[in-house]
Amino acid sequence: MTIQFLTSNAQPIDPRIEKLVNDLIGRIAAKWTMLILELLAQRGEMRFTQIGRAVEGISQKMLTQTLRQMERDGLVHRTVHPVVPPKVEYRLTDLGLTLGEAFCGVWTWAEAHLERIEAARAAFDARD
Amino acid sequence: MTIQFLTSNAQPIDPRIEKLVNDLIGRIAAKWTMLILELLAQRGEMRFTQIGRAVEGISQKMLTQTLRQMERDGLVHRTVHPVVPPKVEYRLTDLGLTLGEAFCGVWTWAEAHLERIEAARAAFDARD
DNA sequence: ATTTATACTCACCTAAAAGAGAGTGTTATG
DNA sequence: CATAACACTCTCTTTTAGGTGAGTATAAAT
Repeated sequence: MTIQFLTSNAQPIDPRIEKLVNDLIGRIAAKWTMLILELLAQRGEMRFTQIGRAVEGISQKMLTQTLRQMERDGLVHRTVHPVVPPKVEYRLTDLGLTLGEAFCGVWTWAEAHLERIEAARAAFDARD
Repeated sequence: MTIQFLTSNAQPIDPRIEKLVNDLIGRIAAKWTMLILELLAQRGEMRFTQIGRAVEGISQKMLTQTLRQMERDGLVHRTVHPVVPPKVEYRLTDLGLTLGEAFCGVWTWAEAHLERIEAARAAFDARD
């Protein structure tokens, strides 16, 4: 998912910035990223399989993929303990934590307005 | 995009609520929804083609689809003026406005942390 | 000797999302 | 008479996301 930034007002925006905002927003808005962010914000440091069990329905592939992207973006920190069987721990970086906080508003909004939305939908579907 | 809510703690959640939160978060986190929300929050009432021009890269199909979903969820209000050529105006409802505000935190975060992320990526890609 | 656990990767496949492009009805305008 | 504007809809094709199931290395436990 890539987001195209709006060039609403005539001022040209640095296309580098534009591109970064686009795919950044796309990334954080992604399904699994949000859930993992939430989870790590609540629980602190966790291991790979632990996260996999907590985020219901995620496949190993998506878990790895999402964690890698988050690591690359500096949202999570990955610690590998060179033991056998392997032990890898993930935790949010400062950056990740602040993003979690920013997103918190959206989650709260969603929870708070569930009923109004349900009502709006029912009303909409009942029209005609 | 559908979101699977985490049933992390053992307490069973009403599956109705669960489902609604899931697809609600999925919906609002969606690419075009966020962009249109932003746009209407800034500019107020706008016509179909105006929005289409402002949200660069959106297809007519996606524009219609996204606006319809937002209307159904009670986020935007749609006013049809029965004239020819047709005139349809869209504006955020109160609900839409509050969501815009909640999302504002995320946009602000993205803008504020662009550089750190760019740096994190560069560092990550340079490893090995 | 076999199984188990961990944290993955890889190749293949399907389903869903999104894009492209044409078509529609009506009126004003050149 | 042809074209343009508006707000769409419809169909077709491409792209992307994501699922599935297998495989890997190593050591400890059974």
